[in-house]
Amino acid sequence: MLDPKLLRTEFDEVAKHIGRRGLSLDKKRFSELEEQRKNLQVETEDLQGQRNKNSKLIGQAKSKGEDASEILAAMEKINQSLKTNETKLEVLLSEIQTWMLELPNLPDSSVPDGSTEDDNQEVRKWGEIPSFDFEVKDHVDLGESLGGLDFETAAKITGSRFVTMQGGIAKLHRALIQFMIDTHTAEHGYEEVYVPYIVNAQSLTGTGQLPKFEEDLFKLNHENDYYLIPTAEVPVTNIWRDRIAKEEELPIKYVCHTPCFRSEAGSYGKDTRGMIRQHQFEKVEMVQLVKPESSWHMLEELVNHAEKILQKLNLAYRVVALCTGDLGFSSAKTYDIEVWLPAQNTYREISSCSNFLDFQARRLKARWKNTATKKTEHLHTLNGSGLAIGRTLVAVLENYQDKDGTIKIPEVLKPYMHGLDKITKEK
RNA sequence: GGAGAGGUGGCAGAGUGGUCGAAUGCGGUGGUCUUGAAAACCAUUGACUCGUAAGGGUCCGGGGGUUCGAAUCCCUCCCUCUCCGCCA
Repeated sequence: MLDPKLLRTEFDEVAKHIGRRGLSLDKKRFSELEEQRKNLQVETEDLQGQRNKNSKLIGQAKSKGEDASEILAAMEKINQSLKTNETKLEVLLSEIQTWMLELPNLPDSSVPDGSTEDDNQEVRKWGEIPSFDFEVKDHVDLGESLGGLDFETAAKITGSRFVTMQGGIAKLHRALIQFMIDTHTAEHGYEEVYVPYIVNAQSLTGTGQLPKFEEDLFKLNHENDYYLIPTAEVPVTNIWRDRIAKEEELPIKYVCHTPCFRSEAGSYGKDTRGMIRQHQFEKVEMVQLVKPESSWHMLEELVNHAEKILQKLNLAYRVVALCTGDLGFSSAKTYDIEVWLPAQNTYREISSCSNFLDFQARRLKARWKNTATKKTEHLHTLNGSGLAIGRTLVAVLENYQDKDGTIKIPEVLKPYMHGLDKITKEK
């Protein structure tokens, strides 16, 4: 959520920044609502003040045994207007609140303008694009012929956009998770956390998935408003909802592996083949809650942490800065990391690292006590995939394939593979 | 699933239908004392919100109700704990 004060005092400036996302703000409507709100609020609070005073007077009078009927008569009037005022104010506040919750974050000035992913800006490249002296197979062909990936069986068990894995590939998949968590905890200073995979609507509102993007989520048929998590970001960031951090606790850096569930509504034609776009996938997520002054620096670090995984796996990648049109709802700036996929002969997104500034923190009421100012202030939140496991598996399969369709195990994963250094056909 | 108990400030823990944003203790902060520290003593210490300010308003698990007035009474939901059952 944007700072309401900023909206009140610098509306045009806010509108200009939001305009870069291709949205226009209705200034007239907002100032009307605000005007009404202000008057109504002042009036209501004044009435409440009168009520409080009179109630005390009544109490005093009664304890002395005096007659209070005059004050009681006055109270009747006050309470009548108070009731109508309070009702009006409540309606107005919820209208303003709804409007505020659907406003996206302001893009940082360093975010390139643009409308589609074609306008994203390449920041850097790393690694050698591998060359093969045979015709490369994609991960579907490789996985299916090795007997380790099975989309049909998953479709039978559930439906489309799911997969089952077996044997060496299943082990490799799990190895990737362990390797990433170990790297981030041992080398990058993250604390490992475990969280629920089902969350309530409040948590999703906190990180910004609700109220606008409900169709992207799997909602449970349960009496409470429960949803499957679309990313670990939701439960992990919400650890700090309604909490105030001490300064010495900062920065807070969590790493967490969870499955992610996405309905992928509106992407029916896209990436229907293979593991690129599934309803269920694993992800290792890095989440940070930091002092405002450090968040831009921390974003750069966060990207580096994600990159480190690809470097250790020796997978070629590039980092791009998302343009205003591609930027997520809650994000002020996002870097995507795209890994090289030989079979597609292109880079594909494997990580997304964002600085949300205080946008999520304001929704979450995630705050810290600033010892210098002695004030309670909003934290800044960041997160990034480190990395998406399914897509990393795809990248390893395709980049580490041999002519005979077997897969070499990357050096850094060998400790996790219990002696296996090559994936061959399952029996 | 059955039976019971309870949710109060950073924590622990009082609380009455009225002057209670709330005793007390711990913790935190500042100070006195001390070479320094501890102890002791004194003071101070919740969050949110409107307002330039003065000064208001809101918050005792969430929501609703009764009342002139609710932390206190009623309803409802959520959560926690104990016992039983079941289970991983």
